[in-house]
Amino acid sequence: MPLSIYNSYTRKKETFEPLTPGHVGMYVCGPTVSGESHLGHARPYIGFDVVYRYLTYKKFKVRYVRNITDAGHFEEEGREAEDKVGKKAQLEKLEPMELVQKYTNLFHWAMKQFNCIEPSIEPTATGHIVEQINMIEEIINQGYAYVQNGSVYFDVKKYAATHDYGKLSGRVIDELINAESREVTTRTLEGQEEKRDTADFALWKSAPAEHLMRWRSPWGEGFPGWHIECSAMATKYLGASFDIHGGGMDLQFPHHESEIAQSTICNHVAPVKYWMHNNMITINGRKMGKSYNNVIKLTELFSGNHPLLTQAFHPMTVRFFILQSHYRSPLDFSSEALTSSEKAFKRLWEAYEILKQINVAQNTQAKDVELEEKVKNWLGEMEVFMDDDFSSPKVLANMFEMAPIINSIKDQLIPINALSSDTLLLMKERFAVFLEDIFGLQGADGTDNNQLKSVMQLLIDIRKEAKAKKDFATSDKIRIQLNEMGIVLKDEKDGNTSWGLT
RNA sequence: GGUCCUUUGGCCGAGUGGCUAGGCAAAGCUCUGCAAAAGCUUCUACAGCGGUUCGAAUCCGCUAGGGACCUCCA
Repeated sequence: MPLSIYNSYTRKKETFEPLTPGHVGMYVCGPTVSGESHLGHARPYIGFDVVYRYLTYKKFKVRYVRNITDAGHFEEEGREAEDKVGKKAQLEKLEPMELVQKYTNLFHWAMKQFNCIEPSIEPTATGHIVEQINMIEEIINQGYAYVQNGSVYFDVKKYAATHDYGKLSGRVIDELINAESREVTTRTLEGQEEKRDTADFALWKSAPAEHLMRWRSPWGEGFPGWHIECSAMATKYLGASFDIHGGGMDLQFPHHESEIAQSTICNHVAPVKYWMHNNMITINGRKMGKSYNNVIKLTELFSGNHPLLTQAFHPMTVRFFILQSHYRSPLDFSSEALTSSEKAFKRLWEAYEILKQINVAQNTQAKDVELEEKVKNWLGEMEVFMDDDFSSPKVLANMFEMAPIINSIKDQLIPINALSSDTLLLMKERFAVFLEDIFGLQGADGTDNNQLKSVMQLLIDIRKEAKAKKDFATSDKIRIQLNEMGIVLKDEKDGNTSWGLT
């Protein structure tokens, strides 16, 4: 089955064919480590983690590059026109690199919580100033950039005359060039008068005296523009042309559009074959973002310490929540929706745990041919759905179809020989591969502690003895007190008792 | 002002021409010392209006609501 990917550039689903057979180069825009990551940031990192995992499952050798933006994008046309990292460092009385380190560590911690696989290369912007300067020089040599008061700007008008600037983001170039319509925003933009045209963007920015982060360049001391780092690092590690570039939809313009322009001029070839963009996480229908003042930081999410949260949420709940919707659909956050995901995930994971325990006989035929066919169909569809632009929600839906069957086999409501041994084995294999390897999910509770297991078995045995003697006061005491500690006991049909954390 | 997207049952969320998505919640039943869990069953929606079609949630048009981008943004 071939994999098809929705390409934002062509706005179509396309069959995925890597530039080099068997190998995939993938670049994903990483975090700006000038602050804490929030729930919105989790979506691309989890989403592309699944893409990475799935490509690996499909036997591709993937080089996955995700940058760390630690130089801080200066606010190109912002009111303060100040380096974000430098600015906050002064407020917090920290060295800029100290701040960068702090938030990089925090980001890595969050990724670990989400069980995201580390990228193959995680380059930093500050570590690639030379590459960025070289690239800018090349663009100047090609005649597509100009120097103005120690800053360098990309000449969009000239580029657009022969290239498709605006195609990725659906911009109309005439509206960007000499954009009178911008006056609608009535914003006075600093540095604007330096540019030849409003559509031009900075490749290098001259640093004012108070700017902490600064590097020497052929044009004086300054810092790199917002878009150039991705172009420079992607080119260095993935080549002039690579397969997949991912990021949030909100980066299409101007970031990715400008990346295309820079790289195309420098390398004389379109940089990316498949552009992938994830949709936003919204909160009450509105994009989660700093400017809307509606962010929920990951640390707040995991601790429940936020007015919009009724409880803390496990990272795996969040991961599952994100996987339950398609990456190109907007996903609306609410505490209620997450609680619902938490329960759903728990149920699915418990079914998976049960499935793992089922002993499968050798070479048996299916007694229930109809059920056998249904299950085989659900199992077969899972890869088909993932091949269709990573439709994780549909895969999960199929798994939920099978959860009652697994539970029924355990409770002997469905005899184990209803399904053939081959299908049972396939089911075990598919669940393990999809849940763990591809979706990167893990059990969300801490029950895999051997000492705890032993203690629990002891309590269960004592309770069983009490029940046998109809000493329900004792048996209920054990159950109730454990419940207060967050441990739930479940009496089963066969007289056994299982337990889990609430 | 421009460009584009979106509107699905109590809630979340799949779904681009015909077949039950799924989850959560709710109700009933089964099992059970009780409870929980589990299983079974019920709730069958597609903003409004018009059009195309044998047939539309799905295509087209209009209307209304919501949103994104055009500025840092995942």
